Amino acid sequence: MRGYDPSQVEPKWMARWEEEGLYRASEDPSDPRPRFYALDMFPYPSGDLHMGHAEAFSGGDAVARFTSMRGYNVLHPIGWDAFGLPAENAAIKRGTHPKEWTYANIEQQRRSFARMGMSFDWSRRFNTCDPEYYRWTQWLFLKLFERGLAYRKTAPANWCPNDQTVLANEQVVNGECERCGSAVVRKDLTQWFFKITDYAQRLLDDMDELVDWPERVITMQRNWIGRSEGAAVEFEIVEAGERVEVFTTRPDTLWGVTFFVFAPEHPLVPRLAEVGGTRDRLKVLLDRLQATPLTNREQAESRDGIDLGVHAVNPVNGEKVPCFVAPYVLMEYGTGAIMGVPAHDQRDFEFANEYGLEIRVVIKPEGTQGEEALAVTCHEGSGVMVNSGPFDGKRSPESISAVARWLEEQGKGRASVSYRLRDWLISRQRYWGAPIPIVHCEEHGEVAVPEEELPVLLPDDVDFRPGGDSPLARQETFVNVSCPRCGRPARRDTDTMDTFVDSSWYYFRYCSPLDERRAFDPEAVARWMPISQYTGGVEHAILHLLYSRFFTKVLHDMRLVPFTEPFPRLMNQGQVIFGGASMSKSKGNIVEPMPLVERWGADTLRLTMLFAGPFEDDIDWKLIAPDADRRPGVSSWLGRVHAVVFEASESEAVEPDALRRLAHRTVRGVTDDLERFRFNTAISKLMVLSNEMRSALEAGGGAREAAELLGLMLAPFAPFLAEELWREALGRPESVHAAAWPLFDPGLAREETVTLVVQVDGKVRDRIEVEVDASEDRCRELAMASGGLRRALADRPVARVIVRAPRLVNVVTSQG
RNA sequence: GCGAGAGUGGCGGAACCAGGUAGACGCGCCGGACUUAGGAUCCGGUGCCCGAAAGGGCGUGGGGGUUCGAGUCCCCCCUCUCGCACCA
Repeated sequence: MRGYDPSQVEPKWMARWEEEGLYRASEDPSDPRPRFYALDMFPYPSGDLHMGHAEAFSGGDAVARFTSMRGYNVLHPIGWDAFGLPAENAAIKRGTHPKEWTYANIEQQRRSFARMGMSFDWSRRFNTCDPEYYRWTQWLFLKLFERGLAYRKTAPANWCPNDQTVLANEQVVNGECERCGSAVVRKDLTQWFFKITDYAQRLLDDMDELVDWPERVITMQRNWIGRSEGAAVEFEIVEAGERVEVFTTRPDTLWGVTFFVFAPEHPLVPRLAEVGGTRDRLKVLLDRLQATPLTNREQAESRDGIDLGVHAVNPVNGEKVPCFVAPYVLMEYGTGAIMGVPAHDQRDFEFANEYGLEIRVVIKPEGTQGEEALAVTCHEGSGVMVNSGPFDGKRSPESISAVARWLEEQGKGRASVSYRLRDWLISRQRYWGAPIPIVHCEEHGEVAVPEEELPVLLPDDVDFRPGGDSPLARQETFVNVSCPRCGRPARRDTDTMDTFVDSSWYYFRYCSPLDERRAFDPEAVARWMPISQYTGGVEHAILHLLYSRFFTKVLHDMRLVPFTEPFPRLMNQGQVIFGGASMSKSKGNIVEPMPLVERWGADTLRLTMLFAGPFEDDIDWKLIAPDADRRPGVSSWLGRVHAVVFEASESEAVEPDALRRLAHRTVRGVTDDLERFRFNTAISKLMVLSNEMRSALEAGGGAREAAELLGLMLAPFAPFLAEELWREALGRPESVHAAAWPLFDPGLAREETVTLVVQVDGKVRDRIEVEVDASEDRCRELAMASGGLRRALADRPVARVIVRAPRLVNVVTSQG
């Protein structure tokens, strides 16, 4: 590498920027600049920064720098999402403490970010595992508890009998524990939940406010919430005298009910088996399910079940149908019980075939007699209602709402809505997390820890290895407390919170990170939020983004924040993969970003990421960087930019008009590209400009104006070189990152001539340079006289001439 | 199965929004220059086919359509990626 040496230049500016406090957001009320909150999803400190961070933060930083240069007061904070299982697992493996491992990684990542030249406001930085932070996570828990949005219930969970711990669904791979490989079983545990289902409808409705989210993320959230409209219908269980409600999206098929099914966990099931004399059969089924992990069971497509020996009465026709228990009915959705309509539901159809149940057609497909096709399949589509009492002859599915209204009039049911979304299970029987601030008193039950006693500190000296219950339960001094209400001996809750709780509100904290009296200052939040631009990976499309939206709505209801959506604008960067697959240790295909920074410089790494393709597309490192030893193309370009700008700054020669015009057009184009995060095309435009500057200098001209514009426009992408050029080559005293983004001169940016394309029957036959304001007549004249056209036309007669001045003339010879 | 998105040179990609020069910019490759050497730097070439050249033909996954004109719009099909996956 000759000439420009990033290993000398980059550390120099890194130190200067820190001295000058260049990237502090201003809280000065007299600061007239509009505010802009640029947020990147904060990192998890599982080691040094990886390629995904390099990609995401290169884009986020470009946005922050561009916006700042355009005159905004930019808040661009950083922190760490630092609680969680990986820290514990790593600590167990290495024999260190999770805290030690976590803080060491944070420090490593902090240094790497600084080395990459990220324009963070470091003064606002915090970690979610700091007591000063999780104190307020606990406070938020208490607020939800007060509002009835945090509650405990017993629910089945995935349990690894070897590791003696609960596993998240993601940690169960093919029914086995991802760590030890033993078969996972179900275990009923009492867990804390957040009642996100209360907000299901608002989470859907407020999607209108997500003005700039990727469509696929919206769709994923909508599907995840899974709103279904239909009807709730009551069936009576004859032998037990119980009434049971079902939810159905197809009340129009009610007359086709031939059986009734309960989920195995349905609370009524044990009693019904008692009444029906089928306890033993039920026990066999439940025992088998107990040995099956939840995730596996959900994937199983068996139509297993048992006959309960009791009957349900169909309210629309008074018929008695047999009741079953079958695992294909889920307790978590609807009411945990369904009506079986085998003629018009695939699963019910399969179940009926398994148990020889009647299949009764009530929707006749158009143009058929109905019955014959049903030997092999069911009919879920449209048709005419038959055997359906008052609705015979009506069309389905158009009559669904009419049936729902009729049910309501008859007192047999009502229109109803059901959601797929379930409440958020937030308790973890693990050590490295924020303790749940609750005390269990024999007399008073669940008692909130008084706010002034927060934080409930996570004790350091705990045997944190997993083993049955929560590790905190083994720490007597932690567990044994007195009840805040009555003072008698009580036990602290020993679960910790899911890390997604920590990350659901961190962006509020950045607005007033040092506040010791509150989670955040509502006035500061009102000033800075909602977030102007949020950047992060699509892997958070559901969990983090949905939870954060939920938290924001709760805070809104508490009148602490004036808005209901935290991130109206969201940008998803693509993943960095290798050879078509994600980078992972087990595949041994991890490429680390920091060694590349050491070798070629931070600017080169950033440009490599941003120039590789559209920001939202995946980058396959194997394809864009085939030879690790070779100098990357963008690095060579930076070297040429360095040389050409220094030469231009020293040249007294007159700058050619053509170059000046190109420079102004480039300002227009790059500005436009940056507004839409089209970093790759913006960079290509800068390359064209630098190439033309070189040509101008070779031809004996100057390039001073172009050099200044190039230096400014380079700042968001290659902040180090841009600074070197601005201060050292162009002799500016202030940082380029405090300079104003250039404006283009519209007169100069306008093209003077364009290429007029001459076509015959749509095929290009000639090209002519014409003035940009050439008239239709002039274009036609020039085109008709052109050599290429006459050659191609020969003697053929002209049928028509299409003129689109000043770009195109198409001569048509054949009759269309 | 349902939902979403994407198929353009040897490769990453551009031509967006608004139908009008397909392949910008870069990588790689080929040739040359400077060099003891280069993984350094600089210059030229590079979609495919025919042709010495001029020039011509073909070309955006496949097929059809609309149009003077289609990578772009419409219909059908194929392939790939991602998400959800017994949601009643």
